Amino acid sequence: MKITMKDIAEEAKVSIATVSHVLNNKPGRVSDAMREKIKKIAREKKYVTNHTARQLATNKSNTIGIIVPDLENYFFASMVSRLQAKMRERGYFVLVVTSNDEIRNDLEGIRLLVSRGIDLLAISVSNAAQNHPEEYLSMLEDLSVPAIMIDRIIKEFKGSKIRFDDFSGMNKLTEYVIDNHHRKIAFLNGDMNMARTAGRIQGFLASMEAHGCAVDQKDIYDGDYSFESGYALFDAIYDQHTYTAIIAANDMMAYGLMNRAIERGLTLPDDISISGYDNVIFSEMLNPSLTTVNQDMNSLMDEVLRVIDLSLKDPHYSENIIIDTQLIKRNSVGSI
Amino acid sequence: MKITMKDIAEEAKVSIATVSHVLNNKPGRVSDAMREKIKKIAREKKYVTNHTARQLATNKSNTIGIIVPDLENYFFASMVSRLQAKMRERGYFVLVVTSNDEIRNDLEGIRLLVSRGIDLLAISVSNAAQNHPEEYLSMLEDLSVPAIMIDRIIKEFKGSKIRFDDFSGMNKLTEYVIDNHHRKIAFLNGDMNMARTAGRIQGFLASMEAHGCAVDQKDIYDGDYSFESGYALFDAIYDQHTYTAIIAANDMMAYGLMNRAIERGLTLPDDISISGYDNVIFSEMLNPSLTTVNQDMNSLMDEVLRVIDLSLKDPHYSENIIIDTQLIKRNSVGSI
DNA sequence: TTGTACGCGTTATCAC
DNA sequence: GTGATAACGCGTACAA
Repeated sequence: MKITMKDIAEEAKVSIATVSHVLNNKPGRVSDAMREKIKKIAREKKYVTNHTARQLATNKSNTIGIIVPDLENYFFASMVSRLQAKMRERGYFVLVVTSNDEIRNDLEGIRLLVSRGIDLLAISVSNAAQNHPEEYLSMLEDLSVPAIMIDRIIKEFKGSKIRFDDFSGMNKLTEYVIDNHHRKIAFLNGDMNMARTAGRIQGFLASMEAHGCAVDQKDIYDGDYSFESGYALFDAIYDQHTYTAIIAANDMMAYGLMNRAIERGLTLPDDISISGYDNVIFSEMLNPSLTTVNQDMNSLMDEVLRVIDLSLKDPHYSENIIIDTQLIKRNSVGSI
Repeated sequence: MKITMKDIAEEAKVSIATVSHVLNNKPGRVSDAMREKIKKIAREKKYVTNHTARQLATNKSNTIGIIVPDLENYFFASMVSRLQAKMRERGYFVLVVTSNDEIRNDLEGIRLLVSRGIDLLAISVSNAAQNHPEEYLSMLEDLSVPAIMIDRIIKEFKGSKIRFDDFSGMNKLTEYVIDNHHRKIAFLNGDMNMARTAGRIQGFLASMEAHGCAVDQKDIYDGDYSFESGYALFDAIYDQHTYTAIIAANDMMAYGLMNRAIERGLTLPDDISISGYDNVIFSEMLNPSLTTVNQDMNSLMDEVLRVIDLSLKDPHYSENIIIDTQLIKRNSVGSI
């Protein structure tokens, strides 16, 4: 049986109002003796406040919702994890919904969260979202709570957007590879349907062009961000015997490339240089360790929390933030 | 402004009761014409049910809560992710709390979830919990909802418990190594404060003894499950020049061992065999690929869901389940 | 076929 | 200092 304020009020022979005041630590009003008595009873009976009822009465949930494509993805798991820890410090609870990268689930998730009464919605949209922004925008617009987009955004969205700078990240990585005297470089591209692919390849192309390195259509290989696609494409790339380096659009494909290279008995980076993007935790543990681009989760969270705090105060607050990345020089890219 | 049933009732010129009936798809009562009219208005006004109010009225939340130590840990992220997907199919929402492996947060999490009104609590307790079971047990006992423990359990807990069989997993792995004619085997142990460490080392010792392989105290090396501890201890182990194999209590430490071995120019598994435990996703991608033990998440989830379904029906249902593991033979363990 | 009225647990306003 | 009581939005038994 659940203990309510009513039970405590009866036991203490006071009104519910008084119990409420005491349990919420409101100053004044009640005598110290009564305060103690009520608190004692609450403790003994193991009273726990019914958040649902409070929410109904106050129309305030002290809860924010977040929708991410996939918790099995370390990036999002880490994001959610930190967000929850930080928001807890602020007295907020975080509701998490995973969309499995399906628009349908994004939209259902929004409904689900809103129906539960959140004070703010954060979302990393599904990859396909950018192709169908209308639904999102109309849905988010007449939401009664502020919304922000993190990492995976929709350009047209008018609320706050926070993301990493793919263009400059890949740009400076490419620059670094070129600085190591590589001229013939293959680019292993990711899935072009994914939100963040375009920025990366453009960063690569811009850097190559800036340094007068020719890039032909056939120097771009189409992977899908998976280990397998890197593994499968290595032979095709390497056996051209024209490249001295391969830049992969993410670490997983770079692993695939390296794995096949080592399997073929090649020496890295002497026979060929390979780089990745994301700085996955294992990248440091490989032999050779992987040169890649890091996206600092702390920087992201700092901005996210700043924007959340502001949005909670002013629901119409809006800001577009692009976060810088760091080039991580390790041993998989060599100088020639 | 939020749309409520009242708004719809006014617009349709009927009572709130009628609107409620229609929106909850209750059979009979209302005329088809009125049904359509009400649904249309709800759609136009973008009505979304106030779950908070419903919960207060029905005392049913269609929500379960889960507490895990850490979402950045793939195992738990995967667990939560699948649980959420499966429970969604059942019309349930999953509230997630991370404890950061601190008892304090476990207990606070329980309070937090209960105050929000969950129909069931699932928890993977903090590692230190087994040392202080009293608090948990008293807290969970007079909880008004059923509770189950997953993976990280407290032995004394009387509700349902579901976990993997560490003993038999490590036992058969050791057996396999011995079958490959290894006799002098070093064991790289994990943190003994962690819930699942004991079972693993016991499985190793039992198998060694069963095959008449001597194990001395100094053949057990104390790691802490981290890559670094494996990396740091490799030299100490290898330079004994007595071992032909090292069994690590998890994959991360095995990575550390392998990394240092390769750095020293050794050939695996010719110079020394190494095995892990957990079958982390990257274990397949290493050179050589890592022989390890897999804990099938699908099997775990099947059992978890079965128990949840039963517990939701009968709050006093209780079962103690131990799930089998699979030996994954790859290339890091060689025959001698 | 539809409406009335009450309860869910809490907060907040006002009265005493 | 303390108590009554009206919201909050919804579900439901009982009337009509």
